[in-house]
Amino acid sequence: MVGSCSALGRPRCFDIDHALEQALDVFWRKGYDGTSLNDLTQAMGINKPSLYSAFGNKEQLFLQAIELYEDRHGAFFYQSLEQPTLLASVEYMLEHAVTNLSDPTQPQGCIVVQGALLCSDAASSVKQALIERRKQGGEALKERVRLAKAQGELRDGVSADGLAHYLATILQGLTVHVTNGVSEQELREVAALAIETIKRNLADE
Amino acid sequence: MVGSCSALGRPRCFDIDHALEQALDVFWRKGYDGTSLNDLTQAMGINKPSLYSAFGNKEQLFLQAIELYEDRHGAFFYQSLEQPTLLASVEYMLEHAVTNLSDPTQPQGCIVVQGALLCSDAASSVKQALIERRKQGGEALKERVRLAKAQGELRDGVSADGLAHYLATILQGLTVHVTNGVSEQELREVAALAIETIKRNLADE
DNA sequence: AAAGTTTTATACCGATCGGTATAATATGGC
DNA sequence: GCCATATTATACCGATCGGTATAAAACTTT
Repeated sequence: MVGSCSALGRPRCFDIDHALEQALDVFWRKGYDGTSLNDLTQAMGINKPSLYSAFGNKEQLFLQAIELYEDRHGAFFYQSLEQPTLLASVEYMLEHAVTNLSDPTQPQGCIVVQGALLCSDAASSVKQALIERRKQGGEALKERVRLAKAQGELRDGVSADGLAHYLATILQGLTVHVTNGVSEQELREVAALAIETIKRNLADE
Repeated sequence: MVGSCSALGRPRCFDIDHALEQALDVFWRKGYDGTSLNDLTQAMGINKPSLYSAFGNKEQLFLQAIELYEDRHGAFFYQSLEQPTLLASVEYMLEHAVTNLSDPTQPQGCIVVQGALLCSDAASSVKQALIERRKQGGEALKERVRLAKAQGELRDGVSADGLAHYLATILQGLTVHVTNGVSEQELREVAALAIETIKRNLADE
């Protein structure tokens, strides 16, 4: 049984959570197609049968790594949506996005965006899974802006969905732009211009 | 001799430009790591020795495909920089970017952004080459905005480099966002908001 | 201590990877 | 026709791909 935790039998010699962290790190740096099983087993400090017994296969391991990523590095996004106003949400979102993207201890960019943007036929289901995650985030963002619209935060005639698409584009753009060697301060200038744009479309400005 | 076009010897049976177009199409859809030599030879309608004799190897073929891409599909970017005003440049740039990205006859997105965003160690030099292309485009954009600044088009206190980074982020964001199944009209709304942002930072508004 | 269970390490699987040696084939020059 | 040259098609190279069979090792239960 995969993932079993019975007390019987020889005990597992490695920490499954730590191994998953290492797998995430490799996938995050090399992408799905660019990561080999040797890359994974070496980074995780285990051998292939242990990997398959604990995580299923390469694709399932990747999807579990993505879950870990969203819990640990993507949580700020959904937290931002819970801020009381749209402006507070956007400021929170962009502040944390820029800080995360500029963290020198992490691989550059967002793995949900970059992990399988283009890929082999064999990886197309993984690519589709990441697209679904991005669409899900985009929908949550739309809901947040629609709420602001319903609460009268937006100027008349402003499209809530348009603003949501704009913000998604900025976020995804930042994730690519940081890979060009752009500094945290330069990312912050971009974020400030995006916040300006939001402010310009608020009702009370 | 690679790429020779002597009249001697057996004549080449395929059109080298057409073969390169097919190679670009495959790399554009699958990325560098995701594309195999079998994918390439099949799409190009030639066999491996012909590919190696005409194009060098996989990496050199990719770089030649990128050149073709920039000439054919990226030309609008450098053309936009030659428009008389910054506003005209940005309008031209975003109009053509959205139109290109929404073309259903082309693979989605920009291969310079997506072709090797994350990759295996073996592909790292290709990844670096694409980063250099993006930085080069970013520098040209900076120069354009600095020119506008020098010509008094921008409001006092506005950072030309900040605006350039902002525009680069929008362009790169659009390229990712279209892969989420977003419509041309939705992309146009994003472009309109970005143009608003530029207008807001012009001197005469 | 013996039996039952699970993980370990090793060695291996067929398939595919990027790349090439070999030899047949098709041309121009003589 | 014959030679030199260049491209063709085929078959092959060692290495690596994702994945697994096998059996030794380490534990709990009885």
